[in-house]
Amino acid sequence: MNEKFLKPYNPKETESRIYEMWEKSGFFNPDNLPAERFPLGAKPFCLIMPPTNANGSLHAGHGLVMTIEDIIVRYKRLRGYKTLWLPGLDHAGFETQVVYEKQLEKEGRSRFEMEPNKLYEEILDFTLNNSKNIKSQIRKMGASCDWSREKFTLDPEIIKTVYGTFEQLSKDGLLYRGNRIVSWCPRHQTSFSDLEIKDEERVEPYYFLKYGPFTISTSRPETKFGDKYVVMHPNDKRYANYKDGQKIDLEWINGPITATIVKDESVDMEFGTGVMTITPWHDAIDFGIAERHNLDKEQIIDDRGKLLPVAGEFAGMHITKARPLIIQKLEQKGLVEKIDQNYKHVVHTCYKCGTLIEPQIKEQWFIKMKPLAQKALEKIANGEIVYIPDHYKKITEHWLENIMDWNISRQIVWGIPIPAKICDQCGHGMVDLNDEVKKCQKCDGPVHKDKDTFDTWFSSGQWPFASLGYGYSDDFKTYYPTDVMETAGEIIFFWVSRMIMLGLYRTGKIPFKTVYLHGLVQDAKGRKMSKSKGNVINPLDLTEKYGTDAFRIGMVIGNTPGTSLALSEDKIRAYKNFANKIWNISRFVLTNTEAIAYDDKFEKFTENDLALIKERDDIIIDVTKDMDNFRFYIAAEKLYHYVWHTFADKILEESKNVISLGQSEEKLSRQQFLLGTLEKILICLHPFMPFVTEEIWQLLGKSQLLMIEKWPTDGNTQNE
RNA sequence: GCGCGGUUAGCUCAGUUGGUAGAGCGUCUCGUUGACGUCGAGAAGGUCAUAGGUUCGAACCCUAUACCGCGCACCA
Repeated sequence: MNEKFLKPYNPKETESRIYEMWEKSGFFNPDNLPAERFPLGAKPFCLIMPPTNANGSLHAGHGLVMTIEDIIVRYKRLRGYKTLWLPGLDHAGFETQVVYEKQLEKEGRSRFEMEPNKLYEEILDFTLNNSKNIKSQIRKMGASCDWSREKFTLDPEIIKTVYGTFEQLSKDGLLYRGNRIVSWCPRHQTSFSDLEIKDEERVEPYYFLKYGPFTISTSRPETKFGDKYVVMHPNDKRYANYKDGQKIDLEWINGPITATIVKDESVDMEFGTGVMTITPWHDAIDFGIAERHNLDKEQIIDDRGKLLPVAGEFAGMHITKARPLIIQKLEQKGLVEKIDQNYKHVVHTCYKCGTLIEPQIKEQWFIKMKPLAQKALEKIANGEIVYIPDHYKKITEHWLENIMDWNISRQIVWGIPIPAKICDQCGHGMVDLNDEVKKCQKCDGPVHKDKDTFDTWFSSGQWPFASLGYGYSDDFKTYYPTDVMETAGEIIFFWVSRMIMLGLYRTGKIPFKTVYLHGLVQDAKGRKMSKSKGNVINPLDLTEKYGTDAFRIGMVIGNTPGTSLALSEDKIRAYKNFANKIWNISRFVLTNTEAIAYDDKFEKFTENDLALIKERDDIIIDVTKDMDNFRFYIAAEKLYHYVWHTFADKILEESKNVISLGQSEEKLSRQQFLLGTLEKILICLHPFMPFVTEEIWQLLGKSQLLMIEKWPTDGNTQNE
């Protein structure tokens, strides 16, 4: 027996050595899997790693991703699939730019004072530097992904694919450049899609203002300078005397104005006085009304949140400062009827910085989503995509049924540039992949390059087919549609649903057959981890202390898909003990079988041992079912239980007597059983605890890596 | 307002098609010098949120209710 077994299992000494051995073997790359084990025609299995944000280091959520995906992938490899796990890194557009901006701030710099190209270069440097770090951390988690196929979202061939989709959307009439109201963050100076907005409930004063003969109400008096349309429901009897289009002179904030009556059915007669004035430039509903009635739209607030000249004496003032002053003035003029101090309402904020979103009218690129959503809905309803857990299917369907057009323009430098020209004269936008458009196709005016970049989700939404080399690589033919997409339930709309739509649109096929969604990783008390709370758990601290295997199985056991997971150090510590238990079990089996050689064809088992074999194989069959159905939490627990409380506590204890006192036949039967069972245990546990199992496997003197062994139910089992 | 979850042992959570409630951690008792103290044997601890219903039988299916969480939403 190897003298290593005389000491407790030492993950630190083992893990990097084992990982290196795997990597050198080349078996992470399915093309290199040995033909005798993975014969020609072996079924492919593919899982694309969600491209990791390259803007920081691995957090607990990544730890869970790498664990679950590696479990899936190792299991499939053991089952004889030609298994590809394709790793990738994400430039993560806005997310990364925000991280980098914080760094700039610390250095007393600002992105707004920098040359765009210079900023881009700096962020690229930053990202590439970080990505080295990230990749080594992914390796530490034991991820058996094919590094030779690694992709980055800014790789030229990825960008080419993304551009191709952009062009095709334009040709198919699904892309338009619209002067539309968008959600604008005054701090980050970019627009967003509807998903980057966070609703927040606030209690604020609510003002009732006299507007000529009417009373209107608002929580945002600072937007009201330009309000010259007063809107009411056509059926509202209270205002039957007022006709559509009628003009009324009245005294307003900065003096007399002429207002126009507009009748529109979108007004809720029950709400307030049933009368409202509109600010089409800064409010989505108002924008809609103005569009329907062809009304003037005037900008009141600039991109930074400051009032424009229309605000008269308040021009140049930031809206937050201006609001109380405006109210003061209105009160002096006797235009304030009353103020409700406890008005509870919902405001839109930037999901990243919490700044109040200021709707603005902007020229942006939009994708018409309804047709894309319709196709996705059909496939989902057919059951062609399986959701785990199931209820995400309903959530997705609900979202797809109510989908809005997608604004894919971002006013940030860190991203894929939008390949388009914009007319200086008429604002017309033209897709231009090869820099061929020199003048406006509408008015012959001069053109300039669109300065915006794509929403990062527009490119990552194409990841499954883009990363597999759609249009130019055999990988696409072999592995697409991919088998499983494993990611966070949080990004079901952002990413998963868009991948389905864009995948279907571009390739005609769904991008994956199964979506497995995990929940949030929280701290031991079930609170969200955040730097400000100081409760962030670094997965690498835990793997360092307890070993990666302990971390992995501890992350999985008791964690059902879709529900959040409370990560506690105690739990991980407990599974460190388990790793050591396996180690000691192996030592026991080896010391008690030194005189014999394992015979996988052995048949002369005692009746007692046959019963043990039945028990063991039943559990393995059970575990196999659980693995096939993505119930890793339960498979791991069953194995844990069998290994510790059946195999170790009962069988090994009993074997002490059998081996020291038993007849030679009885003894041999037991020894063969122990060796056979140890092997099967190691194989079954390997997806969960790859390092310790591989290390023991090697110490058993096996010629082949455990990583590419055969799963016990696929043959090669004792007494089959 | 609409939608989706959750409510099971002190804590964190399992419970696959309905068949006398489970795990880990924690607590308590006892044991153990050769596989392992990173141990073993055992114990305490739950009217499975509430109320109805279906059923021979419900933590599980149905209907309400309460509370908690999350998502979506253009009430000025």
